[in-house]
Amino acid sequence: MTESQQPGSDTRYLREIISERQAKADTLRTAGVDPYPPRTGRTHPIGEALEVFRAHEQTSPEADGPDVIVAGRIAALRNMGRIAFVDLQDDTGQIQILASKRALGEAWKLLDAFDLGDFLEASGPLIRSRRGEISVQANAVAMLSKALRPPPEKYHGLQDIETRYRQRYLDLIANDEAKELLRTRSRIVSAMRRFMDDRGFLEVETPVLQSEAGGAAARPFLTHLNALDEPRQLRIALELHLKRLIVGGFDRVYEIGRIFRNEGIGNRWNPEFTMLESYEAYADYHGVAEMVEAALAYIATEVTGSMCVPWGDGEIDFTPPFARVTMVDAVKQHVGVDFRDYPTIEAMEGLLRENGVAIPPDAGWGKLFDELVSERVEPHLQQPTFLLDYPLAISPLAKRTEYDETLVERFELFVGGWELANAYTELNDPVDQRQRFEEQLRLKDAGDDEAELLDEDFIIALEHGMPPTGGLGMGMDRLAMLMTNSQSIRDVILFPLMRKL
RNA sequence: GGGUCCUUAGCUCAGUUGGCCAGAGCAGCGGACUUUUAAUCCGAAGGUCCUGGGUUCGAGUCCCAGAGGACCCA
Repeated sequence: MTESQQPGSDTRYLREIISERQAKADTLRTAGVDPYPPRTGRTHPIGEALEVFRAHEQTSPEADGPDVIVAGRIAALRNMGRIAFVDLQDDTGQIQILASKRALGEAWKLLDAFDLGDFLEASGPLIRSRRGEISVQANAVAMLSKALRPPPEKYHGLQDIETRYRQRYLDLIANDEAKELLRTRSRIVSAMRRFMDDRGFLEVETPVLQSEAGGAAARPFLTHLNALDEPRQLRIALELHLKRLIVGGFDRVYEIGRIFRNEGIGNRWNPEFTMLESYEAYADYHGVAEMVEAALAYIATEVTGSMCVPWGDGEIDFTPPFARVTMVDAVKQHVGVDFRDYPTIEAMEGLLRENGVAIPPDAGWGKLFDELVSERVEPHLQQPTFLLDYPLAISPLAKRTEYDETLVERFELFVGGWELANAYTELNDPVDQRQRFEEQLRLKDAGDDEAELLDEDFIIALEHGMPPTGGLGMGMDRLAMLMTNSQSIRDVILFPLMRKL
């Protein structure tokens, strides 16, 4: 890491650079110019100005283009003594400013106060320079905002990975690819929202601060509510509140929200991440699977122009329908046994040992099974695959299958070997749900700190009646990784969690 | 939790088996230049070699500990 990342630890040389820039701001002030004026007279975003000139060239190629006022950050500055070229950037593009001593007169001197990274406004006609670059032939320039610190080097961009994450604004200034990637992430979330809206789903917001975070197997972050002097937890899932809304009669709801899990940090794990959950009354998990296929095909097409997106050395094909395989068959295929023949902790431990899978300490049957599937099944699921019908033991919120009471109507969608989505035919029998929670409490007492807590109000809601419902959860960060061929979740999160300096 | 690798100027990077005063490009500073676009040319600067110990006549380089980061494994 570098000194500049530690606030207040600038080296002497960097402080010199900063004071030189401050001196330039003072020079402007002395000349009666505010280096931080409140507004600009901009007439066109840069991209629009470029279009305006191209259109103008079609009709009257010989004449100068119309006058414009453009504004942006100085990306490059080439001063030739009596003429200078300034590259200005905004979010829509880059344009060259042609500033000459003759045209600017007295104002030419002000150019000395401009540095790379400053925001500048220029007004004048659009022209093509002798070398063919569309330019604004400035008859006036103005400072819009003086930058006191130098930008990263222009040619190589900002390479230091740590600085790119910690000071993302520098990454965005210096690296077009990073900006494009994070823009794409936004387009993915936006496409997902559009997809859900178009299907008649109502977007809602549910509480982040909860008495007891439920709806998933994860450790929560703990906080304190001063006003009531009560403990609170940050949500680990959206599930239980969205189902209350199904009880309330909103038949199609979804939420795209941040959830928090006080667990590992890694290439695919950030402690706070963005989850989509949706619930649809009168649907089951098969209907949800079809919706997921349609959503991913839509998003891939919207974002990349194709249902086949590059992934590593190959590609992922999101063309529906995706492969479907039951958990029973998948385990048979990759482990060679029917896992239902291993119903006890001891038997499952033996199966893990036989397959060379390390046995986690204090694990119940569910955790052992989960470990086996993570190690021996999931990595095989590279192309989009629905893994169907999970053991009831690891699915306390899902409805039992009609053909086997130890299994539930649940799928997880695997892509690239990772879990991307999780869905159930939701358990709507309040008595069964209470028993499932009670079983979770027994696991908790036995030492499983990820077991669910009994949410009494949620049970009461179910007792008021919930229609048959299909529910879905999907990790938006992982989706963004898959759609942008990113190897690290940090690349698709603007401000990933980093250790405190 | 374990292992491997990385950290040198504002930025991007060199730095030999341990050996003179730690280098370059960009940016910045002074100067030249009226069509450049990684502008060019001349000049002068700019360093807590991540931090702290140790070995040594001598450490950016070797050893130990720590910080931050990357990757792999559990």
